[in-house]
This record gives sequence, structure tokens and C-alpha cells, in this order.
Amino acid sequence: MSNMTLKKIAEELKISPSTVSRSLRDSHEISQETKDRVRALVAKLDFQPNPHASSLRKNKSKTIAVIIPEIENNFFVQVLNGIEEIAQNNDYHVLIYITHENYQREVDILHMLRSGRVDGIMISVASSTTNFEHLTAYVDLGVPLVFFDRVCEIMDAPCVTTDDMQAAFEATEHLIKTGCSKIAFLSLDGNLSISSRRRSGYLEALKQYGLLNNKIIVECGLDNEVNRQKIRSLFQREDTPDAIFTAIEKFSITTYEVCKELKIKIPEQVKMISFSNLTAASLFNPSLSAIIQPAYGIGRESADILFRLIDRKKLLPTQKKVIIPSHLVIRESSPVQQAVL
Amino acid sequence: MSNMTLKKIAEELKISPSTVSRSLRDSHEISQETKDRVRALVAKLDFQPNPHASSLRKNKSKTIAVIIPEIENNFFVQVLNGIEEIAQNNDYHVLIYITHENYQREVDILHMLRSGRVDGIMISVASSTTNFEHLTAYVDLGVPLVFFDRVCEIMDAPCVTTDDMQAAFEATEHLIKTGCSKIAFLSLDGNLSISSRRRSGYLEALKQYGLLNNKIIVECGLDNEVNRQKIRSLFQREDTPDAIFTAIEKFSITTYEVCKELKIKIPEQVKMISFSNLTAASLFNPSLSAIIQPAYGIGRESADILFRLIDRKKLLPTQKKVIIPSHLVIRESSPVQQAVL
DNA sequence: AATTTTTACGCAATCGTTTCCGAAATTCGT
DNA sequence: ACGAATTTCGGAAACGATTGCGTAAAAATT
Repeated sequence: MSNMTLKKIAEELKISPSTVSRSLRDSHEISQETKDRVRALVAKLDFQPNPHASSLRKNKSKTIAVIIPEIENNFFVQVLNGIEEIAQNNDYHVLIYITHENYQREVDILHMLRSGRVDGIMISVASSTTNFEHLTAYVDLGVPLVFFDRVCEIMDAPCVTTDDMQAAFEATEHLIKTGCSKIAFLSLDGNLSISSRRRSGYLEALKQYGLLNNKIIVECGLDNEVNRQKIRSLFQREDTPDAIFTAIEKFSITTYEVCKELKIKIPEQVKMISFSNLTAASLFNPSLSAIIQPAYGIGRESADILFRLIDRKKLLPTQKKVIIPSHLVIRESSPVQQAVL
Repeated sequence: MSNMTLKKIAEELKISPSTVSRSLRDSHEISQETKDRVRALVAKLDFQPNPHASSLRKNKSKTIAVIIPEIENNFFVQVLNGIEEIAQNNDYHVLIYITHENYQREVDILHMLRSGRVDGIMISVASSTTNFEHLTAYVDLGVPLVFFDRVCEIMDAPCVTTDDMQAAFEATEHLIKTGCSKIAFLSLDGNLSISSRRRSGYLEALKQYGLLNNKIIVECGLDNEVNRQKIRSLFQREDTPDAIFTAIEKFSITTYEVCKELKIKIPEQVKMISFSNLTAASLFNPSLSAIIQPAYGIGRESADILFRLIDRKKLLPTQKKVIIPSHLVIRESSPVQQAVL
């Protein structure tokens, strides 16, 4: 790296390092003339202050950490995109950590981040996370933390989510209204708030339409092969479902694959709908009805909140728990009119 | 953050900070007994050395930067996944920067990174990048830099790519062998090595089969709407193509959409094949034939190389220019047998 | 037993910036 | 013109960890 330093700049100009430092941050204590001289040389030498020295002295890293459970998921990618955008606007740097849904990895990362390496954290917890001590231990340090999507509601930290329950309700209702009565719900296993909210939406819809006895809930997880087997057996039971509602994009892919394998026709034999942020879902065969989450917006909003916390600005009352609505896009996998065979 | 410091630990134990420091890095100059005492207290207080102080003193940030042109692209996501994996193994942190194909942003980021914030960079350059001064200026600082996918071959820095030309050749050849003679190639605009290599593969195949006069090259770019229009006009010309080969995943999505809009049947009226790392491509209607790049492997390999450079280890001779083969997956959009109408 | 080597640790400088205190020098008010 | 306020800058102490050098004490060697 560049071995130029503030001190050398100061020597060169025969002024003190403090003056150079102040000039660079445009302090009012420095005359315009001096500032100009400093800036000229700094520009000429293309000097940049050492960020580690600066971080050490100011106790500020100008860096945030984003912790996500997986990356091969359009939702998290879009969130990350939003976060990165806001971070750049705020002159901040973004560290990325992927837990791969592994609780221990999450614990380790949070522990490591207690060193002051970052000024704040944005996290969507792993599905295997049930204990939140590593998170409270972090928050207790006084470092800002914002949850998005997979939040921990019992903690005193801002949460940005979508209206999972409402969205799940509407999706289920849509299936019911188009004639389905045996709707299977493929849930993400674990104790995540998101899982229970989506399940609640599903159950609530069943309840309102008197179909609670027909509920079919399948807990799916990380292992695609296991999921595949579970989905297969869905079609091997007595009363096969007439619709499948998957809580996670990935599950819908597997479901499509299984249907292809078992030669089960969507939507004729089974309708499909899923939470999904895959733009290509409209190109599926058949195109997939989807609950599209405002991922980019969630990223931007949660980053905004994090920076308010970092700047010690007061949050707007609405910013403690932000809920950005998803929207349902009905496509061929769950047509409004009954499909013609 | 934790306000515990080495010095306080030292006071507590009535030893000097240097002893504590050395104990933590398991120096042979410290007795086992002292090490144990230090470790016990450190564990009890859950102390972690301040990374900024450490970085400043050691002139090492334990951080790398990954610069990608876009994130909503499965290829880059998978590369990032591989990089993050290797980084964690090496106890390194990963900063992520997205240029959004914007040259100026790339320049700014590279300039900013000359401050010593990171120990190395991995980059896939923006499509609008034609001038490489910002990169050479960085490399001249002596900081390791590795290119992946979109490389700059004229520079003296390791490159990790796939065999774009060969893959493009095979894809084109496949189309020709299944009866296509008017194959359009949707190229990524700009002067990227990757673009010209893929184009060369396409052209070479045409040449070998005496179809060079039928070449149709469409330069597509960032703007989906512009691309859409260009693709539309492909079908409005005299001799409409009987196959389309897209160099970028995104272009294939747009092409599918246009075909849907114009009611052009794939593969009956036009065959399709594309570079794509979208797992869901097999679920498209029709399923998309794809050149799948070894994205995860590219990420791991390039990260491996970067860490060798950072550790001042010698590169294996094969690691200067690494080429990992892609593989072609033929699906319904370009069936081997002529489709029955 | 005297000397050399090894072990185990402390001192203090250092990394590069920032910022709290002054303290000249200048400007202002009357 | 004289004290007061302001402007403009420098000195030096942080920030927290690392490390070269020095040195007692213990162990090993002759």
C-alpha cells in the first residue's frame, strides 16, 4: 500500500500533522490558504489517510457486517444489493458473512464481531438458531444491530420484515378460492419467527374457510434430497394435496422437479404457489405464482435504520418494527380460472 | 464495543502487555504457566484484541475486497459463495463492492482501496471498463489482485476464468449439428475479454461449418428495455434466426420473454442456448440449454490464489492463468432431435 | 564453580491519525 | 491604543496492540 503518511505530508509543507488532519476534514480552524496547500499536495500525491489508524483513534470502523443464512437465494441477494447501495451512500463498507444456516457459525461470527471490527450489524438469523444469547450478548455491548426478514422479536432491536402472515394468508386464500381444499404447506423447519408467521397465515386462511382439518404441513430443511423425498411422499399418501404452498423459493424448485419426475401436472393435478423473488419464475413451466417480497426495499430500509442507530439519531417510532408489504403475482401454476384439461 | 484492552488484562495479572500479547499468539518465549493464566482471564472476560490496533501495527487488515459488476446474477453469487468459504477458512474477512457495471464506480472503489484497507482484491471488471489505469495503479502498489471471469489479460495479475471460447464453440456447434444455420449471438457490449472470447467461439464454429456469412451478432447491454427491443427486431427482419445463443444469463430471460410476447415457439421456431448458472433453468418453458460455468470453483480457486499472494507464497506455474472448464447441458430449448411440430 | 546458553519476561518505541490544550498572531470594540 | 475576542496553528498525548532489544534468573555446559 501507499507508504505516504499524514506526517510526511506535514513535513513536506512544513506544518504540523494536526494541521494537515484538520485541513482534510475541512476544519474551520484552518485558513483557506493552508487548506488549499494541503489539498493540492494531497491530491498530487494521491494520499489517503490510513483507515486503521483512523479507526483506532476514532473508534469507528466505517464498516458494517451483513450476516445472511445463505446466498444462493434471490431474496437475500436483493437485500444485500439494497444494503450495499445505502452503505455506499453513507461512505461505509460492507463485510459479508454467510452462516449456511449453521447456528455455530452464526455464534462464532457474532462473537468475533464483538471486537469492534464493525460499527453495526444487519442479520437474518439461521434456521437452526433457537438460542439468542449470542445476539443479546452483542447488543448488550451497545453496538447497533438490525434484524431483517428472519428476526428475533423478543430482542430490543429494530426489525424489518414483510407481512409474512398476511401474504401467506392471501396466497392460501387464493388457492382456496380457486377451488383447492387440500393445500399442503411446505414450511421451513426450525423456530424462526418467519416460519411461524407464514404458517399462521396459512392456518388462518384454512380456518376461515373451514378447512383446518385438511391441513398438511411438511417441515423442510437444508437438505434438498430429504426435501425431495418428503415431497414425493406427499403424492404417495391417500389424499394427495390439490395445491402446494411453499414457504421458501428453494422448496418450489424441488417441488417442480418432483412433479416433473412423477409426471404430475401443474396446475391440473396440483396447484403451486410460493414465496419467491426469482425473476425467472415467470418463465417456469408453468409459470410460478409467487409472493414477491420487497427484498431490495427491506435491504435499504434496514440499512437506513442501522445508520441512524450508528449516527445516534433517534429512530422514527415507525422504525422499530418495519413491515413492508409483499405482493402476490398469480401466474399459470395457480390460475384464477380452473384450468381446462 | 468491549472496552477491555490488552493493557488492562496485563494490569490485572500484574504482567506486562507484551507478555499478554505474546501469550495470545502462543509465543515460545512465554512459559506455559503464564500462558494459561492469560488465557484463563482472556476467556473469562471474553476479550478480543482490537483489530484496528492490530492492523495498524502489523500493517495487515485480514480483509479482502471482492468487486463484482452486478449481484443479481447467479454466476457472481456462486463465485462470492466460493470466495467467502475460502476466506473464512483463512480467517479473513470479505468486503463486497458492486459496481453495477459502472466504470466510474469501479475507478472510485479501486482508488479508495489504495488506502491499505484490504490485503488483496478480487475483481471482475465492469462491462463499461476499457481503460485499466485504475487497476495498474493499484497493482503497482504491490497489493495482490486476482481477476476472475472478466479479466484483464494484458496485466500482470493472475486470472481465473472458464474456457469461454471452447464453451461458446461447443454451444454453437451443437446448434449447427441440430440443424440450425442462422444462429444469432447476443453478445455483451463493451471490450471485455470475456465478450470477445465467447464471440470468437461462436464465430469459429460458424467458420468451421461454412456459415460465417450467416453470422448475426447483437450487442446487448445493461438496459433490459433496449435489449428487448433489439431482440424483437431480430424477429422482424427478413431472415429471422433459427437459433439464439446468449452470452449472458440475463439476455436469455429477456429472449424468453420476447418469444412469449411474440408467440414465437421455442424450440420449434427458434432454438435457444445460453451461458447460465441458474439452477431453475431446467424448469423453464421450455427448459433452457445452458453452458454452466464452474462459478463456485472459480471463486474458490481465485481466492486460493489471492491468499497465496498475500502470504507471499509462490504461485504454482499453473496458477497464473487458471482455466476451469464449463459444461454444456442440453435441454428442451435446443433438443438433439429435431422437434416434432 | 565458572561460564555459557536458554528461558521468560519487561521496557519502550512504533504503527498513523485525531484531538485536547494551549498559545501566538491577528482582528475587533470602544 | 489597549484589552478582548477571534483566527490559526503546533505540541503532545492519546487509541491499543506488536515487537526489537535488553536482561534477570534458571538451566545447561565444561
